[in-house]
Amino acid sequence: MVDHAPLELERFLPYRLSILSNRVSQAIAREYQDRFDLSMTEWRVMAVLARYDGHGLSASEVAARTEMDKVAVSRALTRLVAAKRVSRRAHDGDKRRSVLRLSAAGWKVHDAVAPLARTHERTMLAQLSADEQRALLAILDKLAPV
Amino acid sequence: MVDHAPLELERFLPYRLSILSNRVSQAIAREYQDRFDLSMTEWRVMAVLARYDGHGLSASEVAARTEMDKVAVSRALTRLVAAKRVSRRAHDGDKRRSVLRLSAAGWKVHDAVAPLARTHERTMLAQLSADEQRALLAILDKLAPV
DNA sequence: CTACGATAGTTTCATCTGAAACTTAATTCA
DNA sequence: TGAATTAAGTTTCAGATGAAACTATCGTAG
Repeated sequence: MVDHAPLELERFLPYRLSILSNRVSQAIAREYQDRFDLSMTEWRVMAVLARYDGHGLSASEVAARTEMDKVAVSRALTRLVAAKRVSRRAHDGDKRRSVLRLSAAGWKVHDAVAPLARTHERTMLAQLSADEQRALLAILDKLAPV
Repeated sequence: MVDHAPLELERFLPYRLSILSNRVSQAIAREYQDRFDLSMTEWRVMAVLARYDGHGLSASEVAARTEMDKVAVSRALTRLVAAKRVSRRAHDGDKRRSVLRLSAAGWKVHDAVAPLARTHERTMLAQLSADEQRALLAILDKLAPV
């Protein structure tokens, strides 16, 4: 009889990673999606704009820093600008570029969502020992450097 | 001035997990998508059918074990059955249930893809120290038990 | 200067996805 | 029994996604 050596999906690392990642992301997303009418891509764009506040990032800089493609960013920005959560003006020297900034309303949403996200992260980390927490950070640095 | 405490996306655990998970899954998927005309959901269905070979799983059992929803499984099965990689017959006692099994062609694909997947897993683990490897497994058991 | 290639961003299109509605079959309980 | 629920699976519909084509602007080599 042939030995087919089937893959044990439930012990297969890439599979387990994707389960974990989906569960964690969705747990957080559920908290703000309905409450703030904010998709995950929109939230990521806002988080990056918040982090680089004052720099007036362009759409492609946002795409680079979120690791999302430019189409996704463009669409997220369309909604965010329509909702007046982000202001968009043209770059002085380069009319192709946009200059993006969180508006006051955008900051308000950010300041409400950021603590939610942080709480989730803490809850997650609290399930691990101190050693495991350290290891997790080291592992992420090695496998998916920023 | 207000302290907005922006989220540092690049150090935010759920975000980094999703980056890692996407990179890993896509790296593997690229290898078999074109080569075998096989989507990731289809591959996962095949992997589960392989693992529980002889049990004659139903579609909802597949859905439960892959953590995919029944719609996704239904569609993957439609394609897999059309490609004669999976056989589907009705359950004896319960005509609602299907009884699913990999065909010979299905096994052939499985036996070609499984080693690819395993190689990727090993390559990934090889970047980590023995301690980190142990920690990663422990972390996954705690955060996303199967 | 101008013609060409590169870059920023949007639109289109074809596919993927998941919630809800639907179909058929089995089970429960009055 | 047989009416009402529940379960398995498919279809529908509406939104998300990403590759490729497109528009507009910029930089640069001739």
